[in-house]
Amino acid sequence: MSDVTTKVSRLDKKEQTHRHLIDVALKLSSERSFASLSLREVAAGAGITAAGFYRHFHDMEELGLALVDEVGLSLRRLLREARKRVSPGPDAIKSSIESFLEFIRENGNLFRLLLGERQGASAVFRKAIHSEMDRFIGELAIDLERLQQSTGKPLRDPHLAAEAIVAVVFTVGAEALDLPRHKHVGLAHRLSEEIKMILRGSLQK
Amino acid sequence: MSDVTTKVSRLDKKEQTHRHLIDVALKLSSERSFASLSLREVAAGAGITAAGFYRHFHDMEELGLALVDEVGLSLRRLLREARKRVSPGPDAIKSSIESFLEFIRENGNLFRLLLGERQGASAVFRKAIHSEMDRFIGELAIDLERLQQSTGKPLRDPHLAAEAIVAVVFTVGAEALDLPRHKHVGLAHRLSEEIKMILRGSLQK
DNA sequence: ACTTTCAGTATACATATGTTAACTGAAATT
DNA sequence: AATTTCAGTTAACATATGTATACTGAAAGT
Repeated sequence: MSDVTTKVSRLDKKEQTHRHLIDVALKLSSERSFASLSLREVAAGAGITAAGFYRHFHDMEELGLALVDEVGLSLRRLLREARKRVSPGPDAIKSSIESFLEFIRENGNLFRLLLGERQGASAVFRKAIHSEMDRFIGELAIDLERLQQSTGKPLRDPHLAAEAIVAVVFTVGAEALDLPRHKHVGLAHRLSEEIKMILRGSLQK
Repeated sequence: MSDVTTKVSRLDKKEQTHRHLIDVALKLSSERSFASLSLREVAAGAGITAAGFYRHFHDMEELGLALVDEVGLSLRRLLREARKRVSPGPDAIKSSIESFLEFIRENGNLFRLLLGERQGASAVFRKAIHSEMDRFIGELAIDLERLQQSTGKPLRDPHLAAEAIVAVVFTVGAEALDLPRHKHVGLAHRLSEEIKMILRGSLQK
């Protein structure tokens, strides 16, 4: 196993370049809009010729949808991570924000794609991303509902609150992408205040 | 003045095609991302040749910045309109939302550009749009402060509330772009609830 | 051992792109 | 009336693009 020339089956090899294509497209689309990427440059980036591209995707749009899937996966991963380290208590918000910012730092490219293509080129993209976000909002709403039960303070409309929170969180996330890490502390504070504001306002009086 | 062949000076003519270029770019960039537009097709759309384009803009990026200016102008126009028809009272929110949705309907292309390019291609764009939005948030914060004075209910942090409100409003606005007009009523309701939630939560207890 | 499969190449194509240089003709200036 | 200015054209260029066709060679199947 510790051989230098590890053997690869043909399928492994294909899967490998497949990933390579996705990764290259991801990297490039974080610098320019996905719509402006050319099939040839993505192929070249992955070390194959243009014609070879067709062995993997029929289209640039098909590649794009693969990227959107990737986005969905990572959003679910984000939720899972956030839930795992939530210490039930008043720090839940703070810890969730920390998870989110860390996610942004590690998956910056994916997040950029999500934001950029949420409304962009094709309606297909928009719809796909939209449904990923709806799922995300729905999951968050469930969490809020659980939170409300454990604290005994019921919310008027968890789903509405979740929508507002996601809007705020993603807006701040977009800003974080353009800022050096040391400024994320300030963002986190601001975000925390805004979320608390929303939750306060959604408490049943 | 009611002549059919109204005379146009050379400068008038130039200004005319200048606008034409901007309008065409606006229209095209609402269907695809601005970064994917080509100089030639914009020129063709405006009825001139590619070489003629250079009499107006040195670059596609320069055209892009003109579009961003346009966005800024229309945001200020939106605020002015909204303020004009705000009936001081509890309907302030509802009437503002109406203004906003109407703005979206009439300036859909500009709004699409704003959203799409907020994070997209060049950092230049992002920065320009960002500063336009900051101005907008600042103005809204002032309005909220006025509102708080007239109602006697002070807000903790008007600027923070303004940020959250804009995040929510623009998110819903993005959805409105993809929905037929008759569904805007539902969006307006949802938006109204979310804004009230934020304002409630930002009241000093 | 042979044959088949197929990821990737080589090559060629028509078309679109940004940019340049030399021009045209009508409006503006003198 | 003669001259200048300049928005827009024509033409040409080097380069990038998507796509099709025939190919190569090594892995997989027989």
